[in-house]
Amino acid sequence: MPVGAKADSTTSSPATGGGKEQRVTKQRLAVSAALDELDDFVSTQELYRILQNQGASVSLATAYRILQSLADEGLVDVLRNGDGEAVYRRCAVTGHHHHLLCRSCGKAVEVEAPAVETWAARTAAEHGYTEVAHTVEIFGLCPDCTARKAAGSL
Amino acid sequence: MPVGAKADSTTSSPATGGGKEQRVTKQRLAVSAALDELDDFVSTQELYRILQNQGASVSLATAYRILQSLADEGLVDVLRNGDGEAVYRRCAVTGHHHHLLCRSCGKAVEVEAPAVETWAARTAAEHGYTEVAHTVEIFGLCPDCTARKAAGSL
DNA sequence: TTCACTGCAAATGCTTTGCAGCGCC
DNA sequence: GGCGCTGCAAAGCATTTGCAGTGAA
Repeated sequence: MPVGAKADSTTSSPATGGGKEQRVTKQRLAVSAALDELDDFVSTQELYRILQNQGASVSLATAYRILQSLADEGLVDVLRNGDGEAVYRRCAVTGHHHHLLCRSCGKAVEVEAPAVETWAARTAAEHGYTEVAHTVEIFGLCPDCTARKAAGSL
Repeated sequence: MPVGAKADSTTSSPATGGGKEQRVTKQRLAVSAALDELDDFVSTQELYRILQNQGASVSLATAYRILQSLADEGLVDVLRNGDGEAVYRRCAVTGHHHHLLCRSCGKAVEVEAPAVETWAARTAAEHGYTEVAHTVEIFGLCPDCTARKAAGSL
């Protein structure tokens, strides 16, 4: 998971309009639309595959550029998954949720965690941190895989 | 593709014979010693440079292998910095805890989250998941960087 | 002696970038 | 018509892996 230059990332400035102007292209619309239909986090690679399946003509490089661009504008949230890949989610602070993932079959359950949200915000504030975001993932064996394992077939 | 295909640290108890055994090599000792002297998180690349400056003969590939090995054994903490690089730190083993990371300077604060632990365990149980583990990271701007940003120097 | 560990270098896979042409404003 | 955006392909980089020699037990 390269993301080489550390020097960067000072570019996060305009949360509200102004500044540079973004042209509305079909690629940009396709990416934006795809993000709208997804509630989950997606890596750039995953989003690229989704776009291809939809028949949208967006190259991988462009997908990277558009997602970075959206992130810089604050239109999407960027986080890192467990493998260090950058993952994106449409910025919608309401309806925020986390995931309970099966370590074996990958099945995911969406869970809400109001208590965790509150805790994260309060903890960050106590330490004087601002512009806070957080990641929470729970890994385990789902009921099926637990049974499979107990039966010895895993 | 499997989602959380992380090696399930089976905590190889060296007590009574059994599984694989780790040989004590000078490279392993050098890495371990270097980690002891550091309080901060270091990436593999950084640790490799440190070892080179100390004159220790540890190749980059070996540094990667040793750190992964230590992480699998639970002897070091692993997490991801803002750039997605894996960073390691000697595990103070005083118990399970999480981190509040500065997105700009990387400063880390250790935080405990009993409420989150409880929530994670209960949520997993409600859905029938077993062998549960979880990750929680909070990202934000630390007080210093918040001030720096406000002053315009960030 | 044995076999895990090491080092080297090639390989891998995600992400970025240079350049020329296209399309939105 | 200008200039940013896109695509393609090549470059870049952290990380991983194959293989044979080395050293710990």
